[in-house]
Amino acid sequence: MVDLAPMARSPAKREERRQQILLCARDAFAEHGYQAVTVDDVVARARIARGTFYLYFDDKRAVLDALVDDFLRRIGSCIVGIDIGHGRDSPREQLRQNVERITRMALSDPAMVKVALRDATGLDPAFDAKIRSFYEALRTLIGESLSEGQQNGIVRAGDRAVMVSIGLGGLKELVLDAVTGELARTPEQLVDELMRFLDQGLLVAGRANRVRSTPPRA
Amino acid sequence: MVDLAPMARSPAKREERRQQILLCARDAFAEHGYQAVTVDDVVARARIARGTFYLYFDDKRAVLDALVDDFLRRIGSCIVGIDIGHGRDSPREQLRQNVERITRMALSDPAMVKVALRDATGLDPAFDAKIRSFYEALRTLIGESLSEGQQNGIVRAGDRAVMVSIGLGGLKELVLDAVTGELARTPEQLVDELMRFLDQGLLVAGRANRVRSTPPRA
Amino acid sequence: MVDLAPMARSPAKREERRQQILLCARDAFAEHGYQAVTVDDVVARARIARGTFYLYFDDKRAVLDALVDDFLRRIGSCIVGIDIGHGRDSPREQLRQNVERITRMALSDPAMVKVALRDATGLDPAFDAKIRSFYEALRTLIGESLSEGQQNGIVRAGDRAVMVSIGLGGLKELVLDAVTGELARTPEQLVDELMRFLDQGLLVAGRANRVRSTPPRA
Amino acid sequence: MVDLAPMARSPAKREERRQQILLCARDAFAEHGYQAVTVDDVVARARIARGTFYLYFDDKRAVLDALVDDFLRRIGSCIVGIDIGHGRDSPREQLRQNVERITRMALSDPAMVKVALRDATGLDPAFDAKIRSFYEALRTLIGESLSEGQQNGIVRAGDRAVMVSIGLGGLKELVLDAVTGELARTPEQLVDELMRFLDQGLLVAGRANRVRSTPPRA
DNA sequence: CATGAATGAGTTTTCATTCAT
DNA sequence: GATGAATGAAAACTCATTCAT
Repeated sequence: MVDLAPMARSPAKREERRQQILLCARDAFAEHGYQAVTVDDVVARARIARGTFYLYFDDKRAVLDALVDDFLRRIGSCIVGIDIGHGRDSPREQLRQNVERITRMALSDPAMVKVALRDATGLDPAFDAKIRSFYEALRTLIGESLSEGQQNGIVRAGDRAVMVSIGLGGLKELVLDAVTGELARTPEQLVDELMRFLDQGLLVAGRANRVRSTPPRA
Repeated sequence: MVDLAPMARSPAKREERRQQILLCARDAFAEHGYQAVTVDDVVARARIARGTFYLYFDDKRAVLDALVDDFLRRIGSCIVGIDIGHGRDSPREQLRQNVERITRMALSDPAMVKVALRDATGLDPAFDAKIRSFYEALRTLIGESLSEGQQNGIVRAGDRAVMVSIGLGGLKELVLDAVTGELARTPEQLVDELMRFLDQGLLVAGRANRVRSTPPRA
Repeated sequence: MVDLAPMARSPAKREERRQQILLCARDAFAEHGYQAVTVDDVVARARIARGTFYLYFDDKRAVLDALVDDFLRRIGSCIVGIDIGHGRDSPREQLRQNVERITRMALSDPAMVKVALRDATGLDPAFDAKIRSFYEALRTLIGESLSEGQQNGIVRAGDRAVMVSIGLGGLKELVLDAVTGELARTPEQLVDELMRFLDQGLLVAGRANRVRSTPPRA
Repeated sequence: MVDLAPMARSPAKREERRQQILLCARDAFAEHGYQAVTVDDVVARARIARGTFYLYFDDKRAVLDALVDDFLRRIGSCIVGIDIGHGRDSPREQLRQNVERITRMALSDPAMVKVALRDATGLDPAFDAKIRSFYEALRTLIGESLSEGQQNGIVRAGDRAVMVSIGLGGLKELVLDAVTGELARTPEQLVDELMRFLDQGLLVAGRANRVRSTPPRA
């Protein structure tokens, strides 16, 4: 088993080292915030020399870039467009599965959730644009799903953009709180409660609370 | 090129200048983010000398402190505990009014919303603790209201802490999106939609959404 | 005599400080070479803080820029176009005066000569371009003078561009050697010898040495 | 992407690789200047690994050392002491041949001329000393030749050290200009013009130009 | 021998904060 | 009080050099 490849001391060793740096940086960012973390902090955690860091990343920002890019990609891969062909799960069930995948993924990487939801903003215009563009795409996707859902009578009438903001904000806060330890719950519990929110809201539809912003069907 | 800033000789003048600095800092923070803004940026906006800044604030952080403290106080003053004595508005209406006051206040100071919701985190432990403590108090207050509401049958059963996270996150995102221009709506529209969310959730409670795999169309 | 100017703590103090830094930098450059000198070296010489340096110059290069710009300007101001109107000194005398002015100026600032002739090259394309452009202008000016001189029978026939190179190189080396102490001479001596070179070359026009690379006039 | 550089197993191979590095370094230095060139640049050009470089040279400076040493040796070997035995070419012709050999050699290696005349100065005291010592030896040699020439009536009277500076400077500039493309001439042209300069200077010995800076002997 | 990943000393540069005027 | 020049600690980043494979 002679390795005949003339170069590349170790083809995967490099990727391993890169991951090591990424994880150390992620943890440092999660703990102290991106801005407060110096390259020195990262290399100290990774037990490498300062120069080594720059062999793998152009600068501190590049690490955050890589971390966030990867996280957004993972989030994106949790999202599956809702398909109403027959033989499929119900749209609500498909929605629940999306929420569950996202929640499980997020809770499986708490540090990264902190970094992505707390630090990845206000750093510089280019970076902000990336995040913003991800959210824009996400909002559009959800908005379209809501639109379809409204046509199919699955989603109630209402201002879709606002619905998206509330739903997205609710999910983000839920996940962030779960991750920062302020809300110790299993993914199932979080998802169930969120679905209940989507199903029923918070308030009981008693006479005292009822509001008729949309006229009754019949 | 002559500095037009008036001398501050009287107590009132002093307060006036302090406000001038606060507003300039707030706008700079909102525009570029706290970290990216230098004291130079602030004093340039305020048309004062660098040293003058330190006559009014201990350091750069103190400005953010003052801004956020004031903002949290204003938010706090929007929140009125729900009172179920008879002759009062319904609990739901009192809740709606709370939400409306917060929303109006927030939209009346968009720059500060950006600062408070984007920048005021991950700066340093002390500051984070302040924010965290505010949220904690808020969560407790809301949680107690929910508890009472549940006892009175006004709020549906459910995991209150999770409800708080979702509701708070939804409101925060809603306000932030409104303020960043991604969601151009009047306060009324925002509040109405949010209340609808609380009333009904998002999904229609029809047979089609029920957790049953493939429901027949007709 | 009240100073009513509202700002500018001291209008000329700043320029004084700037000069202080320039001179210290010049001496450091002359002594160790531009590349070997760090900003720290300069501020140590100038007895100022590191940050102060950057209040006056964008970076190390800007100091060299300023030094060389000034030097080239001073050199340029030594050069007066040769005027053959009657009542004027002879062209040769005017040439001699040019050479003398340049030589005196150069010897009056030995450190700067070293910097300009040794260090101000190979630093970066932009800087090189500046130097090159100065020389180009100088070469053109001298070339035109030679052309005119040839037409007037004051300058012998020959390849003017080559003449310029030799003359310029000779003067540069002469001045540099004088300044580095390898050639302790008064300006008068240097100028006289240079003029003799221009008048007669180096070799004695004996039969043994004569060469007829260009056929005799008649 | 496969490294094509051949293994160096024999003494001859080793020397070959050494030369390869030297030439690549020379070209890099000529193009960007010694200081601006990194060891990386050199090894990239030479298609070798970073470590390999240090198998052939102690450090970056050693490469420049070797290049300059070789160049100075080659220059030195162009210079043949002037011999006035009869049956030999005239001293002037011998001088011309010296100049021609130097010029041809220089033009045959333009990159090295740039390196030697632009970069090999101001690097560090030790290196400067080497260059200085070469020039010193050269100046002494030429000075002695001039002295002899003056005794033999071949060289005009004058301050020999100054003559050397001017002559050397003229030749250096001439060659450098030729090599940087600012003076596209054949070696013959350059040599002829330089000899004319030595023969006659620049100025025509007419009444209009004559100057009596030193009173006639008698 | 050859390799190239790793090292860390050395520089540049920024910017919050101080203080003499 | 107001000013803005001066400060220097703190970071980012480079690159010549080493060394395990």
